[in-house]
Amino acid sequence: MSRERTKPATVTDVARLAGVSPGTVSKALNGRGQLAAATRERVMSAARELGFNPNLVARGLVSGRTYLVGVLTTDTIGRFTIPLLTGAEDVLGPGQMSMLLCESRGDPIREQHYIRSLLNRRVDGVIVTGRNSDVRPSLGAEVPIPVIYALVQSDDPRDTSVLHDDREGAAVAVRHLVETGRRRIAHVTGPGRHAAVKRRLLGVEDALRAEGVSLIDEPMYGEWSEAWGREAAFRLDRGGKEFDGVFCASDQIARGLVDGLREAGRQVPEEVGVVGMDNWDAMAEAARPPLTTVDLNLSGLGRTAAELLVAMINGRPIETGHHLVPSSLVKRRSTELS
Amino acid sequence: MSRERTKPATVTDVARLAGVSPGTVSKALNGRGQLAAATRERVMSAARELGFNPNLVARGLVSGRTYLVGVLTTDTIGRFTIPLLTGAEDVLGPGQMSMLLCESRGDPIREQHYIRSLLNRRVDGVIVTGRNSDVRPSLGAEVPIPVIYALVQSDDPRDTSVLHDDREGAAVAVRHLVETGRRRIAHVTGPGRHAAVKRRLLGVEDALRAEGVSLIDEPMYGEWSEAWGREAAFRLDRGGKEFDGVFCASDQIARGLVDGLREAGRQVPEEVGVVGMDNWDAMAEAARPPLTTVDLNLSGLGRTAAELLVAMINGRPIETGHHLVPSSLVKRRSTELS
DNA sequence: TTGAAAGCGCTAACAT
DNA sequence: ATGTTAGCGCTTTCAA
Repeated sequence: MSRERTKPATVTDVARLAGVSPGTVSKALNGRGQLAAATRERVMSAARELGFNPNLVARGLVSGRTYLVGVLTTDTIGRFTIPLLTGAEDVLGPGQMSMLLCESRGDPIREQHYIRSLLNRRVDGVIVTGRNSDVRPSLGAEVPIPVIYALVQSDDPRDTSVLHDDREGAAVAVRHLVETGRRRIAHVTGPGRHAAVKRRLLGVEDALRAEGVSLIDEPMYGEWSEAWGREAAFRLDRGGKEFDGVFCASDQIARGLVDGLREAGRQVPEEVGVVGMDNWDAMAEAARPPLTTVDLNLSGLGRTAAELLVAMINGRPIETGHHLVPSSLVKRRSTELS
Repeated sequence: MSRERTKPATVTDVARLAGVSPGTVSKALNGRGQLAAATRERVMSAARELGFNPNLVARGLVSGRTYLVGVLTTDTIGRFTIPLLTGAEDVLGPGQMSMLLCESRGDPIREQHYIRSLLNRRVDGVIVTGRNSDVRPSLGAEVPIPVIYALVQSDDPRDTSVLHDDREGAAVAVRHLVETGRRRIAHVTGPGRHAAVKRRLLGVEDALRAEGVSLIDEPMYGEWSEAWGREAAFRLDRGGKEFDGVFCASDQIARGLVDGLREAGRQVPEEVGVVGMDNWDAMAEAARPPLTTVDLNLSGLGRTAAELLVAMINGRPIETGHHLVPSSLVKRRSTELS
């Protein structure tokens, strides 16, 4: 019979065994106060013997800190949220902080419930996230604890939002096309109303302007789907305009596009270079040829968000407004110089 | 200035305002004990006026219940874990229970840390999950609170594991091929060492035996990738054996397979019916033709796991061992009768 | 250097 | 029907 199986040991138990008072145990275990080395050692070994572990609920009650952070997703946990969570955990984990998951599924009522629940649990802070990077209403003064918006941005400039850099990411993609010798470039993108689509277009224009060229045509707006990518390939093929490079605003579009181009008899990358965006491995690697693409670095985004949150929780001042996390280019065969 | 902005109100504050004792406030708010309707009302309105919300940390300390469940994933949160979490949340949310996320990433040290942390936080129970459904070591007596294994199975029969039904799912797929007139069926699957691969093969054999036919050849083992699906299509095409139906053990394989068959000039579904598995929408819907596939019902799996956990937490007896969650067939064009 | 005592916010048993 | 008291497990003054 191991003794861990019964009710967990408390500071009082440890105190009794070590022949000291509970207060002394607390000091010894937390390295606070002035204690004789011998006493400290005696307490430590008593704690070890009893398999003592502090009750974090009790500690939270007295300290007012729970080492919990709420993660509130505006919609559902998705493909984009996962690396973000992983990145956040990399930062929070070593500090013994845990994440409380709340999927509001786009329902404001549910969101309110979750916020109340998180507040009642006395979480130390909240990360608000979601699928797309459009602006969302601030949680505002209803939530009097540190809040960081990640991947989504708050409409209140006094809040802090961490965002991927759509504009620079798109610029990097286009610059790469230019560097691999492409001059007649098309842009196939998602629905025009998305903020990300607008920002990516700005990046495309930045890069082209710097190179002294321009898009061969208007940006081609459509769905975030492979089907749209194939359709776009068809239109480009039949469009009568020469083109030797295409930047697609997602890997799904890019994959559809390379399929369409191949079927139209256009060689990628020999005749046309293609760059996607997202670095969604299942898409980018399975495409033929595999896609050069922009990695939005969402795990870095999660890390940054968590770091900022921890800073706020610890009372360190941080910059409000937008923090942009740099993207990077992942080179694969779809732009390779042969 | 709204009064919510200051330190949150406590039962004592409410008691003072209502002119009663803290104990009475507790009873009024929780509907316990015998109270005069008038008093109850007075307390309620005082609570409302102060914007009172109970401190769940304090409540947790006294009641010993935290309404928290830990979710321990062996690897990283992935495509399979997401619907599972969503399903679990559907069950836990209404009961005011929250999920604490712990990604151990397959690192036993990290897992130990998380387990300690969850225990120290006094979570009410734990859901253990992971990417694949192979057997994993039980958390055992180290974790003296309710534990449910979901998607992964514990090696200890005294534990409770909730699993998708690979065998029946595969059987459903093959029956559907037979029902759409296919008799010469091939099976393209993943690495032979995976438990899921073995179980799926059993299901294939179940279904074929019932129909009095057998596989045209040995199961074709390979990677869980589109590239393997394409390769398998090539081999089938050149293999010299007639075939008119293929069951692939994943949608990625199935997608590669239909691509390969199309390029080999074999019509899907007219000449060959193809069924995949997973119902991964980005794959199944983008394939040409879109894939008929088996939905493993992972959100149902998450729900079941959460329901069982809640039952255990509430002291209701549940069956240990394996609980199988039924799969279902999602019909798309790859098996359509023309 | 250590112990005693109070208190975090809530609930439950026992008085009244 | 309501109030009083004690206590959950820990930390933190303050006294000794």
